[in-house]
Parts: sequence; C-alpha cells; structure tokens
Amino acid sequence: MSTTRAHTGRRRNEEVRQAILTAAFGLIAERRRPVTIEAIAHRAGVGKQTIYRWWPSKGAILLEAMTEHARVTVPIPDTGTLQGDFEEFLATTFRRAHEPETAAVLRTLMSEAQHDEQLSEMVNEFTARRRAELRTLLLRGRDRGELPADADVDLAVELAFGLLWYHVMLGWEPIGRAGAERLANALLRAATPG
Amino acid sequence: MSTTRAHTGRRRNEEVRQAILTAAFGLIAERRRPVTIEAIAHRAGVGKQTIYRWWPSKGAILLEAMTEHARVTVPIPDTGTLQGDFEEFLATTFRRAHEPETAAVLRTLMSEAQHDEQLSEMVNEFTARRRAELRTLLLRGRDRGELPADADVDLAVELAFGLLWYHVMLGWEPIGRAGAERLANALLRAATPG
Amino acid sequence: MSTTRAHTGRRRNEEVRQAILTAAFGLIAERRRPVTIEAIAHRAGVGKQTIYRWWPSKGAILLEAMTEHARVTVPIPDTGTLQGDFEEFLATTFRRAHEPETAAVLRTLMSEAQHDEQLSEMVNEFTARRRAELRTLLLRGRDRGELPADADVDLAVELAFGLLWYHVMLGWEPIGRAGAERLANALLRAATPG
Amino acid sequence: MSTTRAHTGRRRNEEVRQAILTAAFGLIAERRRPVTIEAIAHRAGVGKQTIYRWWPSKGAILLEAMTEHARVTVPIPDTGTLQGDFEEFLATTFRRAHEPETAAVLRTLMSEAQHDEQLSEMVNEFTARRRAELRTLLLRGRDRGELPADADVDLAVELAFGLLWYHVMLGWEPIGRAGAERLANALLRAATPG
DNA sequence: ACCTAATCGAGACGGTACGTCACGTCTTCGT
DNA sequence: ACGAAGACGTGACGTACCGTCTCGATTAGGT
Repeated sequence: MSTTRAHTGRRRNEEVRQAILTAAFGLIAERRRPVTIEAIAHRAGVGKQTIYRWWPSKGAILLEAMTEHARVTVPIPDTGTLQGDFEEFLATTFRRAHEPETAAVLRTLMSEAQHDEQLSEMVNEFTARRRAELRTLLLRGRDRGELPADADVDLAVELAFGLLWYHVMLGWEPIGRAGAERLANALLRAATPG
Repeated sequence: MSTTRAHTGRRRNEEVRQAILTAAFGLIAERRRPVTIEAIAHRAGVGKQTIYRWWPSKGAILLEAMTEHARVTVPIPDTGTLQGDFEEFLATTFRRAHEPETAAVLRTLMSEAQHDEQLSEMVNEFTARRRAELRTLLLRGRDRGELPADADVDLAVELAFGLLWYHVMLGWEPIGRAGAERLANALLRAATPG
Repeated sequence: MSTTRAHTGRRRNEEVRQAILTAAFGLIAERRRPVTIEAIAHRAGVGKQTIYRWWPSKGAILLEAMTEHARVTVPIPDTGTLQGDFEEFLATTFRRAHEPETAAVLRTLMSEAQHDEQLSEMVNEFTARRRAELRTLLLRGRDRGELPADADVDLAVELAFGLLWYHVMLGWEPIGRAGAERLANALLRAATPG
Repeated sequence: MSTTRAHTGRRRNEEVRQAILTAAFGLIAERRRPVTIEAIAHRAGVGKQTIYRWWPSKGAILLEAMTEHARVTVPIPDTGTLQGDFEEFLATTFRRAHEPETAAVLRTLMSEAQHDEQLSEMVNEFTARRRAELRTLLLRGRDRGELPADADVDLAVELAFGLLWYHVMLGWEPIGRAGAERLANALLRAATPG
C-alpha cells in the first residue's frame, strides 16, 4: 500500500482510524477468502500494532464501522400513520441490510460474535439499539391509539428483526416494498391480542 | 487416545463415523476455546485424514451430526387443533434448540456457513427441511378450516424460525411454554389476512 | 492401474515381484518428486501390503533391483594384461554406473541407507561384493607378476570405488575411455610402493 | 521450550539463527529417528515459520552449519615439504570428517542433496571449495618442484575426497595417522605420470 | 474333487511431518 | 511519541505417506 499520510505525533490519528474502518468494510464486502487483520492493516496502509492498539478484535472493528454506518443512515420515518411508518421502517431497514456490503458485514459480525464473548455482548447492545428504534416507533403509534393498550409491541419487534437476520444470514433476497407492506400488516395483527 | 477399535478393511467404518460426530458435538458443547479439526480428531481417537476423507469441513461434520440429532427428536405433534399442534411444535422446537449443546452447535453451524459457500447451501437445505415440517403442520390446519384459504402460511413459518434463530444467535433464554402459546397465537393472527 | 495378472494361489507370484522391481526402478529413473511406496504399488498395479510382505523398506527393493541389474551386466574382463583388464573394468563400471537410471538408483540407495541401519548393512555388503570383483582382478595381475608382491591392492580398490561414488553422488559426467585409461595407470602407480 | 530471548524488531535475529544451526547440528549428531524441521524448531525454541523464512530446506540449514564449521577448523598446513603438508592435510581432514557429529551431518547433507536440485548445487559448491584447498596445497608443492610439471593434481584431489566420502557414507572408521601417510604417498605417486 | 490356506488388489485407518497461514506480541527505525 | 514495517513464538490448517489392518477374490496343493 505505502499510503502517504502525515503522522500526527502522539495524538490518535483520526484519518488512520477511518482508513482502518474503511479497509475492513471494503475487504469484507469483496467476499474473497476470509478477511484477516493483516489484510486490513495492509489495505489501510497501517502497521498491525496500530490496529491492536485501538481494537481488541476484528469484530470490534466491524462493529464500530457498522455503528457509524447505522448512525448515518436510519432515520425514523414519520408518515402520519403507524402502518405507514412501520412499513417505511421495514422497507428501509430490509433494503439497507441487504445491500451486499452491509449484509456481508452483518453476517461476519454475528459469526465472529459466536466465539468471542466480549464481542457477543457488544452485538447484543447493537441489536438492542435497533430494536429500541422500532419499539419507539410502535409505541408512538400505540399512544396515538393505533394499537390497543395491551398490544405486544416487543414481540412484533423481535419478530421483525428475527426475520431480518434470518434472511440476511441465509443470504436471501430482500423482500421489497410489497413484502414490507405485507410484513407490517402481519406484525400489527400479531401484536394485537385476539 | 490410542482407541482400540476394529478396522473394517476397505469399507467405511461406521463406528469411526459415529465417534467423530460425537466428538465434534461434545467439543462444541463444552464451549472452551474454538473447536479445531485436530481437537475433534484427537477426541475421537482418529487421524485427521479420516475426517478429511469423508467431510469437506468442520461445518459439514456438525451439519451431519445436527441432522441425525434432528431426525431422532422432532415428532410432528397431533393434538387435534391447529392452535394446540402449533403451540406444541413451537414449545418443543424452542426447548430443543436452546439445549446448551444444540444451541452451541447451531450457532457454530450458522457461523461457519458465513465463510463457506458449500456449507451455506447445505445449511439452507437444513433450514428448508425444518420449515417444511412446520409448513405441513399449518397446511393441515388450513385444510381443516382452522385458517382461511388465503392465509399466509409461509410468512408465519419464516417469522417463527426467524425468531428462533435470532434468540439462539444472541444467546437468549428459551421462551417457555407460556411464550410458545403467546407466539402461536400471534403467528396465527399474523397469517390471517385482515 | 487395474493390471490384469493371473493369481498364483498360495505361492509367491514372480510376475508381481518383477513388476514391483521394475516400477521402483522406473519411478526413480524418472526423477520426479520423491518416490513413495504408494507410487511404486500403484505403478506396479499392486496393493501396498504385497510390497510390505516381501520387503522391509523402499531401499531393500532398490537394492534387490540393483543386485539383479549388476548380476546381469558386469563381466570380469580378460584382455591378457593387468593394465588392459583394469582399464576395461573401470571403463565399463563407470559407464554403467553413470547411466541415468542406474545413477539415480545408486544415489537413492546410498541416500536411504543413511537413515536405515539395516539397509546400511546391506549396502555395505553390496559394495563389498563390487570391491571383491576388482580385488580379484588385481590379485590375478599381481600373481602374474604385473604388480609387486607388496602392492597395496585394497587401497587401489577403495580409491577406484571412492572416485566412482563421488562422481555419482555429485552428479558428474562419466569419465570416458580416456579417463579410464588415465585412472587405471594412476591407480596402479598408487598401489605400487615407492 | 519457551526460550526467553529478546526480539530484534524488524531485523533478523542473529541469536535465533545460531540457535537453529546448533539445534540442527545437535539433533543430527544424536542420530535418533530422522531429524524433522519440527524437531529442530522445538529444540531451538523457535517457530517453524522462522526457519522457513530463512532457509528453503533442512539441507540448507545443515550446509550453512557445515560451512561455518569448516571455516573455523581447516587450516592449510605448512610443514615445509609437500609430503608433510599433504599427509597433515589428509590426517586432519579425515579425522575431522569422522568426528561422529560431523560425519552424521555430512551423510545427511549428501543424502538430502539427492532429492533436492537446489541443495545439490550448493553441495557441489561446498565440495568444490574443499577440493580447491587441497589443490592449492598440491600446486604449491608442484611449484616448488616436488611434483613434475605435468603431474595430474586434479586426479589426486578427486581420489582423496572420493575416498573420504566413500568412507564417511559407508560409516567406516577413520584411517588414522599411518593411513594418512600411506595415502599421501600413494596419491603423490598416482599424480606423477609414469 | 473338495477344502483350506496363502497371495493378491484395494483401500480405510491411526499416525507423523510437511509447508503455509494468521494470530497477537515485540523491537527497530523513520518522521 | 507515533506509526510502518516486519521478525518472532504459537498453533491450526489441509496434504502426503507411512506401516498396519481388514476385506473379498482367486488359486494351488494337501486330503
């Protein structure tokens, strides 16, 4: 690589951090043979030590990259109706999660978490934040009376993300707008006690 | 190890096959540091080559073990009502999948599949068989008129297994009998078009 | 391979023995990657066990092949004069030992003997027989008075075979007729005390 | 092993190099079951990769060890007479080559060279250097008139080393001082045209 | 004329070593 | 002081052969 990038002396170099996140993301996305720390370091034009100084594991890098990625890109919709918001949320979320790069990173992340206690916990938190977003959306609807007071919001949330991850892990195609509509309907019914 | 076990000449030795499956299952369940092929071979009292002769990868061993495991243990219930059968199926399936050994194997299997094209396909088939079982159960109920003719059976199936895997991958606790009842109800509602 | 060759019931099958010796010789001569027992067995269209039943090691096969080879091909010359006989012997011996196949086998034989006590002894006997042949030739000349009674025949013999093996092991070119003449002269002088 | 030895960062670690050469030499000398790279690495307290980083093969290690060994230990004698120098050279050379460790290494070296083209060439160079030393000694004598101008110095040199290797490869006993004297005499006669 | 016993081709098996890859730690040296 | 470069000890990878074994077929020779 031999990237030429100014050293910054004794402060952490933000450019370097970005370079590493980008390299990791990029390598995963390319989906060639398993991504190694050495490959990331090389691609980022960085010494291995620089990586180990700031992250405990490969998964931690990915999680950080993923978190930044998510922050930028998931707005909570506001269409006026719960059905509309839900549908919009699902459509957006499924679409984004199935982008090839993102899907690859999510898969790797979950995969790494299976033999890394620490990472596992971090992934749990990551998914909890995603669930919280959807939960907020649904609670807002319930407060507006679009769902009964005893609706099982948490179950709907878990079913939604369960399906999402199931599809991602198995490498299925995205569900599309029509699918999102169908899914939103179904989950609202599921949440509504008989 | 120096296991004493009779050779079978030029035929495949079934005892050896069993020893390997058992060893693999056992090591995964113990959940110490990552399970290696060498550890499996050692535990089974077997040469590595014997493993590579019959399985292309660690995941393939686990899948075979899992498949045998599943064959023995998942009866399709028949309680007389769809709600009862569904609930029973979910309770059993969730309980079994959350047994520590099984959960560990499932996690590893899915994890390995993420960087192994071939295994990925085999896991897809494995999950398809599981879905087919539940699908049969639901279709039987629909044929008996317990679900409308236009019910979205496939969606319910995917939601069920999505939730199952989500829980397993994130290391959550099993849902219990009450949870199964709640889930069966919710999914039947989800499947029934508004 | 699937060689079709008649069984001989409970007697050793001579054809099989020949096939193995030939295969071993041939494979060595081809000078591709290291000759293995399995390769010999395959080439000879034979099971490994058949080889292990009759020979203790790869080297033993080669030695047997070499011994048969030598029996057929080294006549002791009789030209009438010691100088002539010696020269003839050297010319023939060097020429034969440098034939590519033979040289390869000799090299392998000596090489294998370095980590095989048993073979080492057998190679020692093999070389002793070769030395004895030359010794006989020289003693005959000494008895005819062509060498003084106190001539050091054994030294000449050892120098001759030392040179031969040195050339073979280092992969040098054969010495040719002129070289043989020069060598015979030199060794007769060497053997004759000052 | 868990040898504690300081790393040297991105420069080659000379201590490690020495440890490997010593370990290899030592293991060969012990003459137990065939010396493996893994055994050398273990004995030297070194990772296999460190060996493969610097040497292409086991033989290459031995050759390097042998070369260093030779540099230290073969002085060219100067007794005043050719006969004396030659005798001294032979006595020293045979004695040293028959030291158990050295003999074992030489045997292994020659043995390895038989299935390793690259090593074969390096061994050829090694032996050429040894011959050159003796050649220098004899030429000095010839220049002083102790040998005729048409003496066949090269033949004497080859006969000497041929005998040496023959003895070493066959595992014979060293020739001793008396043998060296006899040999020197014989070879000087051999070199002197009739 | 059978029956027994050894040979043979085949190849699965428990092993050992191979040479490679990536890991995470360490040192050096340039900026 | 930071950061690239990369040597180092470690350990698993998947492969190649080893020498032993069991199988099923084939056939010679003793009864």
